[in-house]
Amino acid sequence: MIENDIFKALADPTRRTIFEKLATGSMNASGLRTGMQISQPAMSQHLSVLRNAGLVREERQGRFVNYEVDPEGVAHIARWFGKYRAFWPARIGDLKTLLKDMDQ
Amino acid sequence: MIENDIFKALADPTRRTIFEKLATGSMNASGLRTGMQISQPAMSQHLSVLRNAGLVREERQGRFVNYEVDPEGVAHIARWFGKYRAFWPARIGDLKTLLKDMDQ
DNA sequence: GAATCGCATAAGTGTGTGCTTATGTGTTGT
DNA sequence: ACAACACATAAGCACACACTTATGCGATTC
Repeated sequence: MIENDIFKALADPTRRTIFEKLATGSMNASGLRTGMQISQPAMSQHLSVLRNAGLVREERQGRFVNYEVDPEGVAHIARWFGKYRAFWPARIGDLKTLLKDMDQ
Repeated sequence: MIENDIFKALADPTRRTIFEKLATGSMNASGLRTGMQISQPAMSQHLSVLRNAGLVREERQGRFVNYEVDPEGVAHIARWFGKYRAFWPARIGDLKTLLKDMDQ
């Protein structure tokens, strides 16, 4: 079940940080490591988990591997999250306020 | 960090099932167990995790404890998820299509 | 007030997870 | 061709996690 993979992937704070970094722009594995105090194998393993969950996708470029957020995974979360629309704060009535609320 | 508690709580499929059940209406712990093949202590422990994550809240009623989805936790997910708005599928442009897409 | 009920907590156990070190694989540069 | 590089994979280990059985605790029932 891919939904399970997604939530298990996001359950780790390091992986959420990686995902957040990729949300600001695509990067290769070394680029992701800078400023993160994480070993190369650990990063590789985390990226593997995120990739299998469909949250991230790769693109080989020579000896580099460029990673970016996979909108497919994001869409999957959106679908799951939509099931609980009934419990969204009442003031979230239209997209503008929804987005503003999500921003902060 | 409450965000970590939320994702760790949702990483377990049994807890997601419980959360989903509560989304259809508040219930006590015994009611949640029906049709789920889970021991009473296990259910109690899962509810404890969901409660600490802010996804669920309880309300004592005599010797029963009624559980319901906590909109606070749902709002928290909405805020996190909003950070990745840039990667939502392009066709999701307004609330109507967003909600329709989330529905299925 | 004693038994029962609904639920929580304690303690123990097997399994999963995230890290480490070591090594493999494919690519680039000289 | 050989070295250096970017990354993946393997194996081992410490710890977290979800379950079990046993017990505790407060509220109801008789």
